[in-house]
Amino acid sequence: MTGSKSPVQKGASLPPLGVLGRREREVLSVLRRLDCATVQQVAEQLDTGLAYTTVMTTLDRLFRKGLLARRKQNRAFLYSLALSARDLEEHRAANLIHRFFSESDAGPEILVSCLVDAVHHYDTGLLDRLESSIRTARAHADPTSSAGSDQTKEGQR
Amino acid sequence: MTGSKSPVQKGASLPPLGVLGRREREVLSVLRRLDCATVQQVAEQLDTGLAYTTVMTTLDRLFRKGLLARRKQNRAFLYSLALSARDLEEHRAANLIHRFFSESDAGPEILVSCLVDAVHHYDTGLLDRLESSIRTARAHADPTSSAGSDQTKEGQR
DNA sequence: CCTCGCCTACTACCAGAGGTAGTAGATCGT
DNA sequence: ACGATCTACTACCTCTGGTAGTAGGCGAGG
Repeated sequence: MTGSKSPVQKGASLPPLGVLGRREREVLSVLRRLDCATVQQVAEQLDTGLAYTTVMTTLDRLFRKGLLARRKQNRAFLYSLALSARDLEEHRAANLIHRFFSESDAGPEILVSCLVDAVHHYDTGLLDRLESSIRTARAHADPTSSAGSDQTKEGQR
Repeated sequence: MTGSKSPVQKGASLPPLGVLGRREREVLSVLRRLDCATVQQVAEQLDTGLAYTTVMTTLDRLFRKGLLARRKQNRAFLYSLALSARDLEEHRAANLIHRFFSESDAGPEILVSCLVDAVHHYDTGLLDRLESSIRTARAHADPTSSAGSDQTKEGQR
């Protein structure tokens, strides 16, 4: 009985996680910088004048959602990220993509196209990164057909 | 004063539209098939036993969000999509991408990579479409440099 | 003309999520 | 034992979406 409430089982697929709230994201961000922190420390890092209990509640909620891990250190809990930044983003992305594709009547071509447009509008330069990511992903998935890539720019990351 | 409440101005950038609810999506879907329909018709199309007023409320909310247009036909309103399916998906995508990139500390490379992974996991075949969409987008944006793609076009940010 | 039925507008109630915070009780150091 | 500190529980508010009742407008038929 190490844990107290019902944190998501490690390894299990986290709950849907629609979208995190502003505070939750801030807290996550602090934890990302501090790596490990008590409620105290988190509270002072985000120097909003939030009540100690408010920060605690937020941390607790994130913990219950499986996004944070905690261990006791004397009286206090030491919170830390349950997922690496990378994993977290992967999870967010998976969620978003799933929603995007499943909550629609439109066909995949349309959706993919809209997605690319959106990325393009958001930041033109991202298209290149997007493209190399695709090559990388393809390479990982099927190393044999070493990408029809006209270039050997297997870089990044 | 043709409209009654405060429908979003046509052409204006629609409200954030976090995510639509299940019913809202269903209604949208019906409208997409019917092109144009009264509350009645929508209600019978989604043959859930929903109360007339429930359907009406949902249509009204979508109207206020700027996703539907309406015009009077005798007593009843005729609802229709304010956006083409394409535009709607574009809007959803823009929203999604914006959230994804702005609500995070991670760098663009990571995020893009996660996005691609997510798409890949969702449906492996989508990667190809994604790639061609990128080429298309690039071609649109910069017709001169036809899909050569290698060039050092390290953009902003 | 007046009533009936259909349609809209308004209002309400519920649940879930997130932001915020107070209170009670456990616990540790002195 | 006392006081400081920390957690757990609870509560309240707001917003959004699902669901629906009620009042009032208005056209059609008796």
